[in-house]
Amino acid sequence: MNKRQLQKQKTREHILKIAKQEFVEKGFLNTTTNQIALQAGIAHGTLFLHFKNKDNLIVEILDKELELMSSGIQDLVGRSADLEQMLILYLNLLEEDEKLFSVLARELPFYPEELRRKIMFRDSLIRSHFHNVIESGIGAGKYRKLDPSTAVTFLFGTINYYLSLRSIFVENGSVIAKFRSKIISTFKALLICEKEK
Amino acid sequence: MNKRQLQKQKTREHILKIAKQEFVEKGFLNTTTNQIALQAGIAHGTLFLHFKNKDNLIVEILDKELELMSSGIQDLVGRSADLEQMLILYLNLLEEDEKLFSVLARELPFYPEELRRKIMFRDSLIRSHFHNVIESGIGAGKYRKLDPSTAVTFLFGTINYYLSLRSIFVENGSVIAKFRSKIISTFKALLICEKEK
Amino acid sequence: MNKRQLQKQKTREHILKIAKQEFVEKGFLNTTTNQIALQAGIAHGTLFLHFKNKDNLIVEILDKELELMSSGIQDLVGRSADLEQMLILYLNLLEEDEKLFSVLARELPFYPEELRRKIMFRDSLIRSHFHNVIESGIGAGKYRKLDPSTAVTFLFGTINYYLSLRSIFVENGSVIAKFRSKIISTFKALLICEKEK
Amino acid sequence: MNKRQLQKQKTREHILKIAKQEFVEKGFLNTTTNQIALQAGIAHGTLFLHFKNKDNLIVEILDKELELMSSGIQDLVGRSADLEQMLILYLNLLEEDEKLFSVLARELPFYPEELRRKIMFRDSLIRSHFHNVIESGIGAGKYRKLDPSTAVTFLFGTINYYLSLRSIFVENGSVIAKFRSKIISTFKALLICEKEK
DNA sequence: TATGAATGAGCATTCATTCAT
DNA sequence: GATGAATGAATGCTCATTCAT
Repeated sequence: MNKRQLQKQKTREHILKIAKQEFVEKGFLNTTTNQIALQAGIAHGTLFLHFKNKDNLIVEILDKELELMSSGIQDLVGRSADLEQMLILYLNLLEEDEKLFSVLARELPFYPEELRRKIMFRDSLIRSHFHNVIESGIGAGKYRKLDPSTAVTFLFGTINYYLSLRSIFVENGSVIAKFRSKIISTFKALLICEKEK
Repeated sequence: MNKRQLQKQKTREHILKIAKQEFVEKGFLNTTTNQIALQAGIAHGTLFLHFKNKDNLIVEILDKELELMSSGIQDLVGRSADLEQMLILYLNLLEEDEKLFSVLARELPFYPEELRRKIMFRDSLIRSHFHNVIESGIGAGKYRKLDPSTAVTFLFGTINYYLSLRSIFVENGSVIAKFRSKIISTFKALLICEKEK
Repeated sequence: MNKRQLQKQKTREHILKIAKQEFVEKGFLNTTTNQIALQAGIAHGTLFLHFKNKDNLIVEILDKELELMSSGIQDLVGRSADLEQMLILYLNLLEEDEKLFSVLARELPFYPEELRRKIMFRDSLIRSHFHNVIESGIGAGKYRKLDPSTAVTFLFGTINYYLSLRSIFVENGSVIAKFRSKIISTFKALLICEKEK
Repeated sequence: MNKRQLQKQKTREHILKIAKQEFVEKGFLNTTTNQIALQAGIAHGTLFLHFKNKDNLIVEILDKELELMSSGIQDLVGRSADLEQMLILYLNLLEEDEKLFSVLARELPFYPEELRRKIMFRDSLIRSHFHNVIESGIGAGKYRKLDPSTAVTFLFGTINYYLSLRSIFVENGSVIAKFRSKIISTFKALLICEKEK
């Protein structure tokens, strides 16, 4: 790679970085290409030199971001086969980048087909961890006999709901933090029938 | 009602019908008032004679649906207060206008503040029916001792999730139909600890 | 005049009355024909049955109103040949209907040609009173030798200025009241050279 | 400055020139941004590339004029502080762009709050020059003891009156030119008690 | 390769006036 | 004579994308 190509690569990465920042703050749909270029300190037109259009930019950004995330998450959840531990770790991860995940939860249905599939694919990897642990837990008689897929959808659907309406549930701070214990206890209740005290 | 009023009423309902079609097809956010007027065969300005603004038009359309739902459930509550029947009825009502509710689930976070508030208020009326039945069921020892609010959020979050990602879960046809029985049985499992057979 | 004509006459007067109210409150330019019809309790179209268009309505209203005003003012100013007394009386009259005069001062340049001429004609009648008193005062050596027309324009221009920017000079209450004494004393200073104390 | 910047500068000034023409002709309120773009031979959107909004365009145009005026007067004040010369200069500057100032005098009360504030602020700078000279003149015993604020309002109110009703005072040509000497002599009479000859 | 000026279709809403009833 | 539903032109502003420099 010669000097020119190197420079181009660098600019490209810079755009990606800045665009992500803007994206996290305002959502991709509400961020204009102009804003991104401005923040990145490049010409508006330069952006379209590196990315064919706005959609392509978002695909690239999230693709990269999701790669990092999902591997991070898999690391964490892979470390423990205890469902509650996994859930706690997962919620912690969400809380760390809550703004990003909140944007994602809200905007996902509006992303271009290709991106949506990619995101959902990675999402499904994480889901499958939970799915497996639940399934084997049921097999071991540890959990009640219910459909593991639906159980997982209840969990992720609920979390997704809290995230996407984040601004309604909390003024500032974290929705995940606010509802963490209730999410965990309610999900445990779904899986396990403790004796009523 | 004289001929004049009749004609106005007719125009109004015609607009509502066309607008709903367009909204269902393209979403509220991507449907312009111009498109609606064009499709309805009226002047653009006429639309604003019948509805103060685009938001009000949306509210009216959704109000009808949500009101129908709320009253349907209330009726049921008055007669039996059986949670499963309520849930079945609710899912049936969602299925009847699934495309519309799917649009709503996706777009709600992007509606202007006031519109969102109005819709969420109507929504909360329906939610409260479930909340009340669950709460009194817990009090009566019929359901397990869990937080009724969180239980309701699990239910509505999950349904919302299925609706908003509808096009991913099904090619054609109804997500609600596809997952109805699993939603019901899993939610029942959350509330009731049946003896494992 | 038969019953029908009588009724028509009555409606017409009613419209004029209501329109004036609205006009005083918001200015004619910012009052819609719809608002007037609504307030008057008549159909929107009826308004155009009695008045060819909005301009004609305003002409008629102000014409009538100005007739009353200017005769009232002439009465008052006619009673006294003392300039200060006349000025005080004039300012009192303005203060009584300050909202109306404020609207008039602001909007006059935008009224249709015909109306503007009428208003200015009536205005000039009042002016001529002041003009005459000043002129004879100068002749009698009572006032300084200056151009009476310009002196009058200074007075009316200043008053007009206070009225037209009324909302900037006072939050509520009267501009005339607020600046009355300064207007009077400064205008007297223009006409008379008192010995400096 | 390179070719690019030069071209932009040129376009910007072209817009300003055309906009001023249109404004002077039809008033600010009755000139549409579309008209300006059309006349200037640019795309409608281009106008908003150079000026954030219509109000800013107006402000810029008036700023130029008012700034010119204010600095011209300030220059003079720095050299001689002679009130009559200041007034002559001020009237000359008004006369140079009389059509524009006439529009301004008429329309100011109808401008949106913020725009009005900005213009009045600039205006008050000019006014303050007169105020200061009068005040210190009074202190020096050169002028009579009267309220300087009201004196200034008499001057500006009167000039404003002539300008706003310009079309009534003159068919063609300049109101300022027509009444210049009378305005000056009458205002001098207000400030100074010359011995009657 | 990078620039950034220019584009122009697109949008919700207002309001005096008309005309069929 | 009265009604009031319908009209439709008009408006300020945004923003992804292009292309001459």
